[in-house]
Amino acid sequence: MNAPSGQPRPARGARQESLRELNLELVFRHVLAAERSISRTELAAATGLTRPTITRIVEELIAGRLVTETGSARDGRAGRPRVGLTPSRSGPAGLGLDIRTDGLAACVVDLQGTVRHLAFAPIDLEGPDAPALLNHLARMACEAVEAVAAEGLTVIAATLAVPGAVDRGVVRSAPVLGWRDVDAGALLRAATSELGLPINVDNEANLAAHGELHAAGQNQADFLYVSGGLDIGAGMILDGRLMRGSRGWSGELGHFTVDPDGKPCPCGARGCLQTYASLHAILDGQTVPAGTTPDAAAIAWADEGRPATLASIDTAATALGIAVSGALNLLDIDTVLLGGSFALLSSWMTAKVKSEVDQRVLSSSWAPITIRPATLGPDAAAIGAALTFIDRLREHPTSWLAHG
Amino acid sequence: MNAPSGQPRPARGARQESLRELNLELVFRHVLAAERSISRTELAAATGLTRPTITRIVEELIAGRLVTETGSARDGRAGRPRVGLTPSRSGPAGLGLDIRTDGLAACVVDLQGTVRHLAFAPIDLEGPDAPALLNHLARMACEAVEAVAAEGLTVIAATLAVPGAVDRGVVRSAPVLGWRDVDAGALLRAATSELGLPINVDNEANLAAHGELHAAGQNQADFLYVSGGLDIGAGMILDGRLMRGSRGWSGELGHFTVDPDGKPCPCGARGCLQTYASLHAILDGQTVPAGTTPDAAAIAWADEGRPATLASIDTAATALGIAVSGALNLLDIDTVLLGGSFALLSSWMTAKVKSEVDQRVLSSSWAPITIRPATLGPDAAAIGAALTFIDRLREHPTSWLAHG
DNA sequence: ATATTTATTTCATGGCTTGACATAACCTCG
DNA sequence: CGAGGTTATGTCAAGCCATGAAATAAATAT
Repeated sequence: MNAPSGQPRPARGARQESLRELNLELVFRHVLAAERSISRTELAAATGLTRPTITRIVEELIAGRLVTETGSARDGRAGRPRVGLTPSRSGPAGLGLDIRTDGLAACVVDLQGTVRHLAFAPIDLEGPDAPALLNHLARMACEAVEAVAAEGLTVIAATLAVPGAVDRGVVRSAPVLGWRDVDAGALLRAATSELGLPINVDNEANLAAHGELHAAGQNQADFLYVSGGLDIGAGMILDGRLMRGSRGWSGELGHFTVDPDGKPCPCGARGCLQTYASLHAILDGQTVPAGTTPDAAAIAWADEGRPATLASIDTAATALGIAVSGALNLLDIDTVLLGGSFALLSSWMTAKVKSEVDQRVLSSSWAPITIRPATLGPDAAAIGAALTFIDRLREHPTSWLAHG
Repeated sequence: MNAPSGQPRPARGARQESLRELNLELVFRHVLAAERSISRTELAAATGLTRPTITRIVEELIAGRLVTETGSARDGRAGRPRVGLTPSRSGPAGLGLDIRTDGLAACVVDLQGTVRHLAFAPIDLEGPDAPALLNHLARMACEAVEAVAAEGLTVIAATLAVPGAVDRGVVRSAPVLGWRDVDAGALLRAATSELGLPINVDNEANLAAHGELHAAGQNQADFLYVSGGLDIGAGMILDGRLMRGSRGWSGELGHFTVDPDGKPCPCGARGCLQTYASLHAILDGQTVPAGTTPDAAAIAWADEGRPATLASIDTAATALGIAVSGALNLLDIDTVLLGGSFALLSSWMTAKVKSEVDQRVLSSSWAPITIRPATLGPDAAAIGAALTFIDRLREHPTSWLAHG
């Protein structure tokens, strides 16, 4: 029932209308943060505003399709029943796009955070070049927008998840895709020009962490999300907010030094986490059966107890524990979510990771650390990408109200 | 000339008077952030507020001794000259206290960030216990408050810097002092009860980083400060703000794993940075001449080219480079400040640290990284501690105005 | 059916910013 | 040296927005 804090205060002066905007944002944030539907009176108590003000603001929010009345809920107590308010299920929505190792994904979520559309297209990354890939994604985006329009949803923003370092829409480096300085934002914007959507591009691990943040609710405001796969990335949630870094290149956990004199890494350094815990390292050169994904193969071999696989998973877990310990020591975080391949292999990895962390993180001796698999599965990044529209709306609901 | 952004928006509803507070804070922040003195009209342009509003707010700020007129500055142009406004040199001030390896320090800074008082008392840490040490500091605090009162300064808050992990005033663990769960905040508050000051306690590296942030000005909003000494700590400045971590235990760089199978560390793990780059490790068991500090000895030996010392400094620099690389990969930071002993030894360390970082940080191949010694010297933490009062005032100037 | 309780809306009041206007202080040019 | 131009700051009526009191609505309890 705590008020969601956050957001930088506007640097411009506050006028009379700013007051109105400020309070509208405040009320909207409370509606979004509420676990269940919330009444006008409860809003008044939570925000400290008076009932008349709340009434006026709620009227505006309903007119703008941001909030819906759920009808009077008779809770058995005496007196006029409260009229419940919830984020609208038929107002603005967000589109998330993801380029995965095994295919392309598109998904749409509404203001309640519910996934209303989810499409997946298997694809071989070796084949198409960047423009072809993004054109395919653009078609999926159009289909998604049409599909949810039938349910009364208006997609207002799209975010693309990419496995690599992204700088203001430009993919600086994505080894898995073989991309280098690809302006994915501009390409995708051109391919979806008919939709006229604002398009953001961000790192896959960052967006997956963002997705997990929404899934975990208010209670989990600080955690490290680690995404396993061909590449290893991390997303940091601190005080309920995603840490992107000043240029958006944060979370390169894959190139943490695990052993200064270890195996050489394509990046030029030695002993990077990547060389011990990427999916390549875990499969250790063994050929994956045709028609099987690398993930599935690793699980199958681990399940049947193949010694080489179990050994390489153990090495990976140890290396991951060392790298994660560094991050926890630095950031004062007490929860780690294992995502991507690490989530699938978590039953073989978690214990080892935890033992390394317990040994190497200074605060672990007086404050316990939790290591657990992520909850959203392979669609985490696409969902997290779609959800970014909520944050944008949370900070500037008036921009939507003006347009809509 | 950019508006300083930041601060969380209050979670309570905005009333009419909130508008007044909001704008007062905004104007005050602009005066603080201005490089030189700024006029009312410039403030109006910068904030977007109208001149009348600025006039009213400035009147209030001057009455509250937060801002002073510097007299009309004739700049040669036609028209009535601007009346310059600067943060007051005789209003509220902040007190910083520091427990160092070589003694105790107390300092007072004013709203302009100028150090107005600085006292140091050499002391042997082996001798006194925690209460005795804090009583000594309390006496220094009283002297400092009296000394600056003569100059018209009113100390409104004190912050204590401690070499260890601090949790809401309680020192959880400070190996250098031999402290464990010492409620330094309460003890110091009791010892300085006559002053009636709010007292904060924070980590030494965090506060030193904070001091360097003020010294560097607006241009350097993201950096990692690494403090060398008997212990190694780090402070992170991201987007112009100190990252304290949710519980205040961030920055434990000293227990970054440099070599998983390396030397055992008192913390229980193996191969911590501490075991390679602490002052103990650099001196490598050689006895320091009586009457000389360990720092001075290390410098002297390095200066005379003693091979053992140069070798251990080289090892320390390599280890430091590895640990710092991890932090930079994780946080997307491009500047590292070497502080404490590392600053004194920087001419022997910087090159080696930089070569490790250039090799191990992924983004270094397309965005250069700067490694340089810190500017404030041994008083960095005390100054940074004293400066925290400005941040508090920046966020809630009205609390002071109400009291004063 | 009436009283009680709780939720929401209506209306006059007051605080704050605004925009227009007035005043002050300096430079420049005849 | 004084009039005119230019720039900076102060003053005043008007409009917008939240407030508090009173009114209305819609349930439950007696």
